[in-house]
Amino acid sequence: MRETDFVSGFARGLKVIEAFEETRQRLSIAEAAKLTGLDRATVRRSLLTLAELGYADYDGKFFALTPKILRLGHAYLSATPLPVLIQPHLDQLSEKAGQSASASVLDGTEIVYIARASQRRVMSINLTPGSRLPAFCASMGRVLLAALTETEARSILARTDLKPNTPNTKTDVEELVSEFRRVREQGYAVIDQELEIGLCSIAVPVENDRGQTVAAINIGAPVAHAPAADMPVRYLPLLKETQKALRLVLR
Amino acid sequence: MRETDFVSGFARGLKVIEAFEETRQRLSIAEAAKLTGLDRATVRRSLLTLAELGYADYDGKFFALTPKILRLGHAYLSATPLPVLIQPHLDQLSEKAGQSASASVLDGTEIVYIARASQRRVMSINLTPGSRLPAFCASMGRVLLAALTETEARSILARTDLKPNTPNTKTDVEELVSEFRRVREQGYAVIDQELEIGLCSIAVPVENDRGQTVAAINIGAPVAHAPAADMPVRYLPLLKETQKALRLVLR
DNA sequence: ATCATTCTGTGCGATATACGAACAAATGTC
DNA sequence: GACATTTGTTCGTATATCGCACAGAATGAT
Repeated sequence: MRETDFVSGFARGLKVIEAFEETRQRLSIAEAAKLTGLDRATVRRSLLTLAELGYADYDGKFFALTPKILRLGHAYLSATPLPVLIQPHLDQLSEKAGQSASASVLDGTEIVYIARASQRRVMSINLTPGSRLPAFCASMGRVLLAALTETEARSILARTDLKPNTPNTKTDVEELVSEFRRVREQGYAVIDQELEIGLCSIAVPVENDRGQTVAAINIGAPVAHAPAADMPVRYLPLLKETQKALRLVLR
Repeated sequence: MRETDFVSGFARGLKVIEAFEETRQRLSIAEAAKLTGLDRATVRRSLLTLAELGYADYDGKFFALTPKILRLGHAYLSATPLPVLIQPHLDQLSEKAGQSASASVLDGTEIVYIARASQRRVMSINLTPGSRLPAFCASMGRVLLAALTETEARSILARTDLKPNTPNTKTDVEELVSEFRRVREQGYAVIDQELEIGLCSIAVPVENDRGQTVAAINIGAPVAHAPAADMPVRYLPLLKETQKALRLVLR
């Protein structure tokens, strides 16, 4: 790509939108400039553009995103075959298992939820399509990382902030890499309260008809209801069934 | 705002992202140019910028959005108090009612889902935060339109494509306006299969502590399970309870 | 109240981008 | 296979944007 094929004003604007993720509230021009590292004048122009287009509200002092901004993410969810195809299978899976089922893909060091069927809320955090979790300590993340070559997986781990979420969180790179190997061999990953105390989950890869891993699906359950050791026997058959059905549908 | 406070390259880029919503698939440069009405050269630069930043994939022929684009919508969902505050109440509501509960706000002629707690999927369409429905024929839409002045509501109806989704869909402007009046008086709206055959829903406004309507919440159920006439007596108390709890939390 | 600090808005020169047209490559049609 | 059409890419130039520097307003501390 040539230098002139890049619209930096667009790239800067997207950076400004993402800056809102950092905060729980509204942003002033100066705050947005600090978060993005862009010039205040530039950020101001981007924010005023967002406001003009209805993607942001401006009260003369602070900017806040409006729900119109959801159109952007929704452009992906409705246009991409993956979320659309997976959702109904996830619904069935969740119904049969009596627990929440989710699907995600890898984006950098994180997994991104692309679909979810929740039976009841078991986690303290609210997961919706677009939500992100660190890949290294999530069951779907383990499955997705295990699908990469060891070199690629190590490269992602190197870029990851391996901070423990609970006392159970595995943070040792070698331990994680050998865990990936085990996951690859057995075809599933189980997480025992590494993300949140009281929560276990089990994930399998979603493969297309050529055997490429394109996503991961999981079932999460409270440890009181299904301890980690019980998860494979309870939920693996259902997950495998869904995995098989998806392989026939994808591509 | 001055002319120069508008970054047109940014605005054009956002338009290009939204163009993906129209399609179920990938977009070529020429297709995106047609959908957006922009020059091919301009669209090409925007798309290459998206690809360069990882928001899109490019195989040399077609562009497709990547899950990274979900960061943009998620910036709203995680930064805005409304979705974050409503979600737990919605979970409880859905649990108690044994049916799906959702929250939405108005964006132009459409309602936008900002949170959802689904018990089981009853609609053929897949609703997630960011999903849109025409306001005039959705229960939450009726409630949100009823909260406006009649002039504003009429202005939105005038901009709406009032095409019927089912034989039940009300499309007459006068009938709708008087329906808004009834909704305003009784404090809730019921929809009897106007959006999809077999589906009924009931909605109430979510008000902040100053009595301003800031969103709407609803419960949807299959008509076989709860006919429209039964919805108020079954679900209105639960909705009112949630409405009351939210009024204390908002602002 | 005063001063220091931070913030927003603006003007300007340097630089980057958009547009339309022209060209090249691919695709479709007969 | 030749022709017509559509699509992707490049180019020159008019125009718009960027980052900086500065002024005035707002905020906070003493």
